[in-house]
Amino acid sequence: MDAFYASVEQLDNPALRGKPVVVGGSAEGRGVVAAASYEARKFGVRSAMPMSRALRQCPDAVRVSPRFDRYGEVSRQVMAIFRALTPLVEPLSLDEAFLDVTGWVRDGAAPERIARELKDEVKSTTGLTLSVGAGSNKSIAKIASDLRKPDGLVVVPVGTEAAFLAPMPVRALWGIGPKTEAVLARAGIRTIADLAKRSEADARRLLGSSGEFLHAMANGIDDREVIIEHERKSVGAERTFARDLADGPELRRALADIATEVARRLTSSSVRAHTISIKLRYTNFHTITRQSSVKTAIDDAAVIVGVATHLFENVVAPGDEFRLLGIQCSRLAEAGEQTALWDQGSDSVAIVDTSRGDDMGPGDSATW
DNA sequence: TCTGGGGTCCTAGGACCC
DNA sequence: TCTGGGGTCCTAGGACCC
Repeated sequence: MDAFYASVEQLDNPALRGKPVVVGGSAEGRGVVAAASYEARKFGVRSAMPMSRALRQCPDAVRVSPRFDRYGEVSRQVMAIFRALTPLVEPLSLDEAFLDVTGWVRDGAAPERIARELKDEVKSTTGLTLSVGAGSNKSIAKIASDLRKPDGLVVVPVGTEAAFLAPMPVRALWGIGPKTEAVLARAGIRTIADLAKRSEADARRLLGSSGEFLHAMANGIDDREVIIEHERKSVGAERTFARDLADGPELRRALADIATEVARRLTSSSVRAHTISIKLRYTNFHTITRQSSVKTAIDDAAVIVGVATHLFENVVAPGDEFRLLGIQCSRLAEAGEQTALWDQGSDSVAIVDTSRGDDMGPGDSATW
């Protein structure tokens, strides 16, 4: 979907149409841009840019706070249109999905026509535009879809994959970010062709375990399937404060609020977690995480608060101030699968903390 | 200029077991 | 005098994506 969040806001509020719209948190709240309409992008406004900077660059922009529930609604509409075409739909986010239309192509449908009909259907149903990339594998389709935004349609004919990729910067490959780009640049690798020409062994040496895969991708080879269902691995929530917070009632309240939110999300997904981790970002942006595993999977806010508080108190030092606090839950288990411990009459949760030796060594435990 | 929030995956080191 | 090897699980940090 093109500039998805911003486009939904313009759809729902005609007064915003034709205007630069920026969706994201407020500048005072240290927000960043989640999405910018194309009118705003003309001013250089981009996703992930601090809102303060976005509004400086584009003073006429209208800032809108995100409404994720609404984006989810529209997303479900769009995904339903996709699924009417093929059940083989892999959503990547609210506004992006892979569709395996091999069956249609095998039956003689031209990729252009499939894409055109899809775009027309989404446009007439939701009023929104999207960009389609079509190719013989996921990497090609993904890169092609980014090429002619907005309202784009790019088809990469079978057999032309490597030539299509060759002149692009390595950064265009999925999984190559700024750090990896720099590593490759130091080795003289700047374009995808540069990477494709090197040996697989070189790629592995420079890129570690993902080297083999990236090398293949650079050569246009990618045999990943379209996966309909992904099992969720973690559930979390975090909050950046409008101003840095030292330990105190406000911070403790935030901890409880975040735990409550995480518990709500766990419950609504019918999962419980064996591992609870907290994330702390200091004033200087240095970020640490501390985690602790519990024997019996939990989804109760009060218990999560207990674990998180314990972890927090183990690291906080006098004078520390934080700009962000987060809680993540992982090692998820389905809520239905309750094992032994509860059944055997235990009514408490044991916390085994191996993160520090100070006051609790392995084998020690605390209960709530 | 001052840096969100939701995630996934990988690496490295240490504990622990046989 | 010199201190295994393989495997698994856990924790912390970091790169990356949308």
